[in-house]
Amino acid sequence: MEGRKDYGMKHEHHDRQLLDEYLKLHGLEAVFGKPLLPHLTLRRFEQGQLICSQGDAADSVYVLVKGKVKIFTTSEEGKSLILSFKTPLEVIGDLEYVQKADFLNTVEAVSPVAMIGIHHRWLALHGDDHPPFLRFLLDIITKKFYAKSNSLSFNLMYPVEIRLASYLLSVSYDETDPLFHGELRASMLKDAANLIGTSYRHVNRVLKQFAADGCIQRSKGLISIVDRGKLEALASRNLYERS
Amino acid sequence: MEGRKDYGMKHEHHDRQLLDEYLKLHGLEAVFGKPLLPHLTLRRFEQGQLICSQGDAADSVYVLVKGKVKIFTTSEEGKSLILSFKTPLEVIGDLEYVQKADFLNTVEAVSPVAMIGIHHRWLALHGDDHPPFLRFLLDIITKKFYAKSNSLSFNLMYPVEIRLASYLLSVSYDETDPLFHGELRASMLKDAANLIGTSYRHVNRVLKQFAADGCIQRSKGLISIVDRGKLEALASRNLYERS
DNA sequence: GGCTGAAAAGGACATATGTCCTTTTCAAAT
DNA sequence: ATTTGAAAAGGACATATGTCCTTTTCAGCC
Repeated sequence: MEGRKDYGMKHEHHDRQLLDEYLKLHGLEAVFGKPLLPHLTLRRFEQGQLICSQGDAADSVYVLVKGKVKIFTTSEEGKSLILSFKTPLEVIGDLEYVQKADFLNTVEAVSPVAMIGIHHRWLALHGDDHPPFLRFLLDIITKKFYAKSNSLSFNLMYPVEIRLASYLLSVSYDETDPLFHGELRASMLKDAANLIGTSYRHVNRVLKQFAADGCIQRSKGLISIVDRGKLEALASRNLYERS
Repeated sequence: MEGRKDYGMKHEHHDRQLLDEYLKLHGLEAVFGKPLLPHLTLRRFEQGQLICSQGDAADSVYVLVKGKVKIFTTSEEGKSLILSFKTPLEVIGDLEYVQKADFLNTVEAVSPVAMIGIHHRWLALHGDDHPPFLRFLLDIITKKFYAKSNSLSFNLMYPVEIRLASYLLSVSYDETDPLFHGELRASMLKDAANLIGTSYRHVNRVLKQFAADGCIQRSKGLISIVDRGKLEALASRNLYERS
């Protein structure tokens, strides 16, 4: 995997300690089981680094334990579509492990990120007959499926206006995002457009309408929600919540 | 579960035999394991019957072993969206079992259908610690996820014209469909529209254009593909294949 | 053959969205 | 304060798609 930072010897001990803390924090020791624990490694990524790229051969499963990542796919024509943002606890490369397939999507760190990596080799040896690990995967993957299923239906059945309203509501509640404090930076609008599968131009158009309706207010590249109720009336279902 | 047919005693023996045949055919004995086998039941549904309905409490997992089912979802406003057609081997209610959740979608038999049903009670008792069963679920669910993921990206990134071309190609190869012989009955166009998430009107519009381009030909309510190559050029990726 | 009701196809118009390009804003440098 | 380049917003137009309603087709019946 490109982009892995090469820490010196003196850091390895510290990383091992940190890793153990993350394991404890998320109750993962039982999930992996004794035989797997020695094969877990802590990996860090800086903002902007790629954790994996669409089409790459997958050889490890990653558990996101700190930070925030963006998952997106790129079509053959080069159009990219953001599928979701993820925060701990989340797993990357789980589907690819089960299916022995290349990475389906690209994952990029949008903040400093820490992940626990486990090589397929060890999972096959000590995980495939360890029900807690299998159940963990099942739980994670079914949740992903639900999110994707919602996303599909929602995107296919509702116009951009409603999807954008839903997006604004979700993101305005996202306390985990250090970049955000009740307002949305306009620089994120391109991501928003990609996330709901439309053009930046159209997002702007709809936002202008929201502003005219008194739902939001724009100034100095910031978007603040003025009338939450009106937005909620539009987006009765809140899709992007933790998807 | 509504719609289950009440077979008399004399049928039960025959059903048990059939069930065993299906198990063998799909190599499912090892998946379920000895303790589960006595709790499997064979259920049949006639064309048009519902196997389960969106929002119903799920108490069983079903394995589709014969026939074809249609999976769709209905929005609060009553708009319905077909998610996929499934043929054996497929599992219904797997996600719901893992998450202990109500049925997410409605499943309807579109041909005479046979399914193996297992009550959650027995799965929890004899399946959750049985790695072959867990791995079976993982395999099925990850495949579903891939299909849905493709579907989402495809629908969000491409216009109806391309999706419809892709659909026509898929369905014209579907040998398992007894209703189909190289031509598409127009009565299925409404389903097609729902499947690709657009209106019947628009499907007609695009089909007319396909006909003008010489890709297809329409007569007496039948659609036949004239120039497969042209359609394939449109739909470089064939989405609906076995999704 | 002509009638008739339901299914299928199409017309007309409105809305949603994409693309391309221009104008505006804004922060940083001068 | 002025300049300036990049980011943000908006204008204009074309295309995609939805909705509603009308026309056409067709199988079954008289």
